[in-house]
Amino acid sequence: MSLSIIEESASLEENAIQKSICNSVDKFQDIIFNAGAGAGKTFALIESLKHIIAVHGNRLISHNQKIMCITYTNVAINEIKERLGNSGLVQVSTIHENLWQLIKNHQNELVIIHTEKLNSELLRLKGDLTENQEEKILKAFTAYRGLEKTLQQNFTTFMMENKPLYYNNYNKSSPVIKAAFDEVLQQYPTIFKNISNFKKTVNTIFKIDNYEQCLLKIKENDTDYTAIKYDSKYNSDILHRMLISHDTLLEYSAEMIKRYDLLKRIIVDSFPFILIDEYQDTSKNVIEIMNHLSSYALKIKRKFFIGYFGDSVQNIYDDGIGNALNDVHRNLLPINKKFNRRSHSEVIDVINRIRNDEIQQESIYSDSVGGSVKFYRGQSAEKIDLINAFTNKYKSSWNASLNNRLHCLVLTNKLVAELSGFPDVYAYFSRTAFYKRFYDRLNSELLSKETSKLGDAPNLIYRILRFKAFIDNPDTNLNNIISKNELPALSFKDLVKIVQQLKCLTGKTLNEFIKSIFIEYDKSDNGGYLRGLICDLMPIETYTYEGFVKYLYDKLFDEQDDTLEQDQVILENLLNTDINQYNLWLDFIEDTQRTDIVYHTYHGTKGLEFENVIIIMENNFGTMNRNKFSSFFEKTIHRNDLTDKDDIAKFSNTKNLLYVSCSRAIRNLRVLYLDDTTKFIDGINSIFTTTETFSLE
DNA sequence: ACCCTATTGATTTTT
DNA sequence: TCAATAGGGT
Repeated sequence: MSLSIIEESASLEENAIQKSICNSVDKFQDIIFNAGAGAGKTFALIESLKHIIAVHGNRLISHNQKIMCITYTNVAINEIKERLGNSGLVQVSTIHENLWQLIKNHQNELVIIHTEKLNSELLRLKGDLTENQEEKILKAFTAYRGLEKTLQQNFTTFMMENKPLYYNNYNKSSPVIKAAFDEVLQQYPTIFKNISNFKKTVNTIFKIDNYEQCLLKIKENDTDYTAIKYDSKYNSDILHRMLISHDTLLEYSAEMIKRYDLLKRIIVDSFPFILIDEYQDTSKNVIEIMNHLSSYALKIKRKFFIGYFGDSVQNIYDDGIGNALNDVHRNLLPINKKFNRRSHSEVIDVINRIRNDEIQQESIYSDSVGGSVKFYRGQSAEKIDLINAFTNKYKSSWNASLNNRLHCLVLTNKLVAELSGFPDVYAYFSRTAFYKRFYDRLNSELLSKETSKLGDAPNLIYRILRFKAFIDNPDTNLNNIISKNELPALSFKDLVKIVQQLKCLTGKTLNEFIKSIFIEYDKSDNGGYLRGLICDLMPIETYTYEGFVKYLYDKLFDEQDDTLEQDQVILENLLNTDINQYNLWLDFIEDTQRTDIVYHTYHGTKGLEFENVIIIMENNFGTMNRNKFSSFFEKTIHRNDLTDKDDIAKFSNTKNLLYVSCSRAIRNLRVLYLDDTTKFIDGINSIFTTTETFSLE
């Protein structure tokens, strides 16, 4: 058994690192704790929290103060709370939740900042629309700018008066929109030449009006416009309805804290210790907030500690501060941890070469040898076949089983869906009008592992499948289906009838299953138990098959009076997809796959670890990020010579993603590269030492 | 043969 | 939302 022996010297050294963190805490010296993948970073954070509680706890209690622990995700909150145990002294929350709690009670000041934001946005929008700037981005407004001042005014007035007409036709094809505005078409031929430019122009005109109206309402002290609202469920601001989202919340908070000393004082006095988990993912605004607090505490001579815990190389999202932290928050004492508690030394060697910086890890275990890393090159027109052949090869040679799974990392969710066995579910959802229009919501609303984030249509199907899984499972207790209150009230005869009815709910496709539900629904008497079950299951208007289809249609397609034929076809395909695909989809979102091979996106594995990892790699990351990996390997040998800012940013972004994915492996790591590697084989070898070929034969 | 517009299909993730 | 491509017009 490897990874089991820790020499005393290593143990002492690890303790010494923890001690230096605790010493800094006691001296109120702000720190940045850098630890690579698998170093036990969260462990260090928890130990530090425990230290603060033990040493400073009594003083905190007597001053009615708390420790603030900020994380990036709600999942991380739960993990920390669980590992720390109950402590009233530590407030664990996400930065957004935390800042909102702090600023939401100061609405007068918030509205002032909001007003300023609206004014500056107005200035920008008006500039875009009217000033003759020759920037390429503003090309959409050239037609409008070309109009006479009075014509501009007339056009604006006309559009304002015809808002319903505009929005009713918004998603229709270009000829339909042109026909709808036939009346004005002659007057403004230039503006109708290009429909997407027309839409951009009109949207901007409406936005300007919305903002102006909003400013007016604020000035008039309209009761609906006296407070800012923050909604974490939505991804974008609706400024004119006083509604802000994530980024703007951080922006406003930073401004509030910068501006109002009293707010700084409240925070510094209530939270003398602030610990930030995964600092590389927090945005610049947050670091600026911390920096303001820190200088203010110094100014008013308060004891105040900020500790950043993270790893700049694991920053894989663009808005994270990454290694720019030291530029914003200066005079942080760096504390590095070089031990790795996760992987075998063969894996550690590779991830060290990927990051190639001052954090060169070594295993804390003296028996760390025993893993293996190999890089394969393989090309085939049949990508999926090649990937399956490769994973199957290792499935047998590593004796993969439910207890010893093989985890396969690919770049896109589409490929995850295809390899996981539900390609059609993904494909048909992506073709619906709704998810074409809100393309960025497809992955989160269809593949989210948090069911509260599922979209309306996926959620309805999810509930039905969950219900089906209960029925199909021979171990299911009736209690799981029938609520405990009602079970005793049912006679034995009733129960037998219900069980018989439930057994009739089957189908080879989703469609057949749904139909069987409504057949039994109709058979069931009005007050019958099954009816109640089905009504609880579906939030639809009429409990018929047609009612169900209508619900899906309304959620997945544009709500138009005329149903389009192609939409019908997509919906039919969606419903006629094999129920097994849906079962595999259910397993995926519930993370209960009953397969030896489990597929993930690279990004989705952050924070996880697996014994056996296979990474599928290619030149491109989709079509919009071409040559991501090929150019990384081309540049890696000369990485220190890079000068262009964009080149450096691109390089580190890929480096970080590669680091995060390779560092998931505990024992075995394989990479399969699906494109020609001749041009950058030296780069690959500089990290993986050698390569081998893999082909279908 | 070229230019412009309309339509189509697409990276990842969190708050 | 945005880039790539298909398609129409000159």
